[in-house]
Amino acid sequence: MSFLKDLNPVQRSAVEAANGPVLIVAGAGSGKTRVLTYRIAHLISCGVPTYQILALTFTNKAAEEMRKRITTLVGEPAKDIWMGTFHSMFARILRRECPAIGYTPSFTIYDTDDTQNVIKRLLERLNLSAQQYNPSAVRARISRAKNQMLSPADYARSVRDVFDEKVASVYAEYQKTLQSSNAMDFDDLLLKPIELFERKAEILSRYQQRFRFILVDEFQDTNRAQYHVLRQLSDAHKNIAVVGDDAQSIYSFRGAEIRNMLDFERDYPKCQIFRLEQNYRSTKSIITVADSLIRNNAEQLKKKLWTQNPQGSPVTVVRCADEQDEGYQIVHAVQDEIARRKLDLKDFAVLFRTNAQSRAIEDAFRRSSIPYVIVGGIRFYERKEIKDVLAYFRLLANPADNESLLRIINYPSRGIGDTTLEHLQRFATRTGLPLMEAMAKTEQVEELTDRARSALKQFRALILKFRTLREKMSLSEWTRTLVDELGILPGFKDEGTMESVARWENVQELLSAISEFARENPDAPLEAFLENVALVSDIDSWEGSKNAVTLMTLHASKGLEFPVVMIAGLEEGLLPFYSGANNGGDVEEERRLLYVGVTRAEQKLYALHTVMRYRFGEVSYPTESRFLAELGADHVERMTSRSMSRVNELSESMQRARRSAPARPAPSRTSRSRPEPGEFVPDAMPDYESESQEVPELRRGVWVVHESFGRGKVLTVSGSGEAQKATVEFENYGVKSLIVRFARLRPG
DNA sequence: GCCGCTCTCTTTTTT
DNA sequence: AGAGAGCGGC
Repeated sequence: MSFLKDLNPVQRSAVEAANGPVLIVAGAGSGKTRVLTYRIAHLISCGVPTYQILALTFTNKAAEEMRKRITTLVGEPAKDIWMGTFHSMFARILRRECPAIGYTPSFTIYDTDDTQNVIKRLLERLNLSAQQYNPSAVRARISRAKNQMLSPADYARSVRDVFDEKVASVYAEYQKTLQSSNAMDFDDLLLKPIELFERKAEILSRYQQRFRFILVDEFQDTNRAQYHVLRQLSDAHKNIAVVGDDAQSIYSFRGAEIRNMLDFERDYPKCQIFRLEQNYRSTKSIITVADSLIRNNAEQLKKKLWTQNPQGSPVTVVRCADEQDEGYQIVHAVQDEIARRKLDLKDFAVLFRTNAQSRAIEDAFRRSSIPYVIVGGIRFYERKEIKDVLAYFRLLANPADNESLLRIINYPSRGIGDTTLEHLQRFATRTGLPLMEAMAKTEQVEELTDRARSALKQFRALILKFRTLREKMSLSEWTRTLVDELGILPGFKDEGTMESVARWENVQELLSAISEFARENPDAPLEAFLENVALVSDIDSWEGSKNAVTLMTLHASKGLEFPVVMIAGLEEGLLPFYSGANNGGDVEEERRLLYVGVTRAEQKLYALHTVMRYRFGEVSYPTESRFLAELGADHVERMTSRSMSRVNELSESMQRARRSAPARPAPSRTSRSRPEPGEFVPDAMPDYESESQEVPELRRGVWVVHESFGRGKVLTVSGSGEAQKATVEFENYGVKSLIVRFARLRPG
């Protein structure tokens, strides 16, 4: 076991404590993954058969990564370890065991979108208006209840208001709908195993015997259901090792409970605790700043991160004019760092709070011809055209899947409209048949017209035909034939718009993905492909090796590291995030989120914020994030984008807009080692003296001059002050609608 | 049953 | 600002 010498003393003890419960409190960059992989390797070299090990990670990618590393330590056997996300591992168990709880192994996994459609339909059926009972809010409630292991009955008992009451009734119906559709949502993939193990002691005991050693990564982000099922599985041997960092818990919106880390000590009184506090990843500056930030959280486990790494350069905070400028400053900083150090594009990550922020940043990279990859956004398998095609496969795999059926019964158009469907659904509900079966008995549905009957019959015939064909063709041949028969592809091509061409390409890509899957897994059934599709995450398909800057959300960055990290949008309202309706969000969690981002950086960290940003289609003047001050001053240098001078011209109206907001904080002057030729200028006193533009009095008929559009005549003026808009007919550019404040019109 | 229009409402973050 | 849903007209 020579490999143990790669570890520091604490890491080594954590690896060697093979038996009994173990809690590893692992600070950011402290070698957590290393401990996990070495622990598994150690178990194997002690003679533990690989099939007795279950390792649960947060993403499939993390699992792959670990498997690779274990392979280099102990070789081939690493292949057989059950290692993956909670969701994929328990889906695997459920495929085998679900008949015991009334499912068939071809059950469908519903994603958030499917789930929401089901709820929307139920709301309609229960005569609840979609405005009052927002489907996504109802879905969130139900999901939260499930994460907390509340059954529909439990939930009904706990209702506090009318809304809850209605949600309770939807929840009950929702579970029935899923069950009868032979479908499970993401939450069920955790709850159904619990139910299974509770109801079938012999099955539980089989899995307890099998998984004698359980390891859990990112334990701080497990929810109650996950913890519960872990307890069930580890109950016989209590060989369970969990690794986590309470300071990096960022998924409470998904039901994660930091409390699990505290409860672990209580539930496993004899557990050994190890604290990994030495950081191997980041410079002293970054660690200091991170610590200074996270200290502002009241709730946290005791631990102190330290490092022997060099001091490194200070964290750079950049004030930008607006989001375009922010993108530009990021690009500039990338170029600057590359010129200064030996770095590739793949060494850079740009992180942000919301996916919507990526747009302006992408624009900047595109304009500068710097390759970038973006993780997240709309997942490939969530695109409409992909979901449409997949729905056929899903229905073919699971004939009870009403959700998929409803999605495609009139796609492509077959003349089966709402009225027809309503009749059919009513009949199906009355008789308790899946829609697929109900369609075989259309003659019993009197309300249907002959035309509707025959359309339904044809649809059913199509599905039955392909079910038969499945045995005669390879998976890839079969899927291609089906897509051809649907005849949707020529339509995409003919339309000729950019979007439709993209759709065409996406469907082709789906077919290729299926072919590739079939090649790699020759005997795998269609269901296996569909399960993959449902459970892959964005980060899973990210290849860090590509030479490009990586753009992603702070959430997606968990567990990764980059030499240079840039975090955009450090503004009140964005980070910490809060929206009008739902303010007073959890600031501590937002702080942890930033902490995660900060601790991704190895050598250099940038934090950017703007003084003007479009949000919800409206101009806003955010104040800088409170977190910036919390980084402390000792390892922070402040910069201001040169474009800010442009903004200063607007200072008058800005001051008005921000009259309730505090004045800009005093900039700390920090000079750099060498003067920057580029866009960064040390923060100077803002140029308040510069006279504001001479603003012409605007009214209909007045002639004005615009910087780029030239001379024009005012047609209309609406609003006043901040929001004043004008339409102007320019001599050479036609009619334009302008926001007066930005248009900088001069009298003409 | 289908098409195109206007209005609304959005958005955190994800398995 | 932009997408999606709901609504009215054909």
